[in-house]
Amino acid sequence: MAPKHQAPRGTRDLLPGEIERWQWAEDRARGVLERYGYREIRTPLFEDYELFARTSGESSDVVQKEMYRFKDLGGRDLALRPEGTASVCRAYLEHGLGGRGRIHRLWYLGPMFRYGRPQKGRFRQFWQIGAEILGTGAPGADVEMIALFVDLFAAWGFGELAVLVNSVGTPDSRRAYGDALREWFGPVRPWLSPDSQRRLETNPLRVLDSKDARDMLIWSVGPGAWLADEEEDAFKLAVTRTYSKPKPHLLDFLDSNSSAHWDAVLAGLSALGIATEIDHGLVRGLDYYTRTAFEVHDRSLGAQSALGGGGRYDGLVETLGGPPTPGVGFSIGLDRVLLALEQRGTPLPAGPAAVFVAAMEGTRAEAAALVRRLRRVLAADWDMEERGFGAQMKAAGKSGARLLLIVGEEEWERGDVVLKDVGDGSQRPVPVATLEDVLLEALGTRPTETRAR
RNA sequence: GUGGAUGUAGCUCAGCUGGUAGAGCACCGGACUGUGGCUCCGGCUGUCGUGGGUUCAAAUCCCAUCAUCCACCCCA
Repeated sequence: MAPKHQAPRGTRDLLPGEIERWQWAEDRARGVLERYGYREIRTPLFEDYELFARTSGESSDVVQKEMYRFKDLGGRDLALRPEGTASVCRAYLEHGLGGRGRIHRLWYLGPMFRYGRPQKGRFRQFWQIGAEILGTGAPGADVEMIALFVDLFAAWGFGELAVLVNSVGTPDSRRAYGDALREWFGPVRPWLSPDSQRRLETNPLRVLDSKDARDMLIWSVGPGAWLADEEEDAFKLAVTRTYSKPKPHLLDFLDSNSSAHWDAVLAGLSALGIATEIDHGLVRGLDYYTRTAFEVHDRSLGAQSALGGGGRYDGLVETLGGPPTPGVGFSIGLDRVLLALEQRGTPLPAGPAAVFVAAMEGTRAEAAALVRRLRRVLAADWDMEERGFGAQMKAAGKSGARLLLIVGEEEWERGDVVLKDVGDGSQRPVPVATLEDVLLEALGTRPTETRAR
């Protein structure tokens, strides 16, 4: 058990038996996206390093420590893509899509790469499916995006997921909010966890979703509901002083346009009956987000519970040197979706051979030709090793085929073949001339879809 | 990048305080060269993750390294 090579850390092979789940999930998603009128776009797996550094933000974790950055033999500074939106916007500009109709609805599916320590639901190569609307800043675009987002999960069989939503406003309002948070946390600052004290400087909004017990106590519970009696008086006093000022919410710092946009998005969502939950602490990890932000989580995934998320990114295309072009989008981690489905015990179909053809000594050549003929219309299998009849029957049983064709010498002479139903063991002669019709009939309307596992 | 746990057959795992590997499942073959899934019989697979050290002797103890898992950071 020490092979010379194994898949690089954080990557994995998807083998037959598991891949069927992926194909199923991809097919379901494709169906929803097409009905929504989105069109697929495929972009390179690597791009100029600068593209990601610019758009995600130099200070973001993705850029600072998670990029697969490399120089090619021509000295180009490249990186494996850590996310999809930047590439889509680059392609949009490069091919002048803006000049071919104002609004573009696009979707993509493919592997992304981030260098991080692997854990449950986190890989260095992971798959995302995502969608973008470029060219309109209308609240209706945000609403459609979230509806599409929710409907994808519905198509995968997630029933009761609540979407977390927030507005992160503009970079200006976020800055103002950060200052307000620093001020508000001032009195309790020494009691915050070391991480949060650091975050208060670098990214104050992150303090709000700290998992430290005391941080959570300070932010979410407030005075009057102490964890335990042993809290020191100085701490209690500090918390009380902190709460003498109202707890700041990002939504209160929005400019009037962003605020109106937010109200319109909420109204649109409720008109569609989409269950949402406002999460004042919801901040996205990439710098390019503006206004609407949303996420979906699943507890069964452990610490890495985010299944997908997205938001509006009105300044991104301009950052890339293009004309002002608003956009909204999301991406969903397929690895996590599949993991969550598995943990919910969702059964999925597998598709082995529908018909197995067994030959006798004198009919091997005829049987081989028959299999090839049948394979034009349905899934057929045979024993390519020319083993004995008993072995062929065994192989047929294992193949999962629902029907068995026995090409016996005597029947073949008469132009027949024996059709056996694996389920009930019944068998009857069938004319070779009309075999396909009989088989399709016996298999039902969907010939290639067979037993579920 | 930080912390903890774990690496024995294809899979799940046993192997007590050191004496040089085992079970179940899976797989292959036979009983059953014109009828499979059941049953019975037989068989295969291991540099005990890798490298080094201690010892007469290491799967077992020590160190390093790689990998996996879980958590932190962060995110999908």
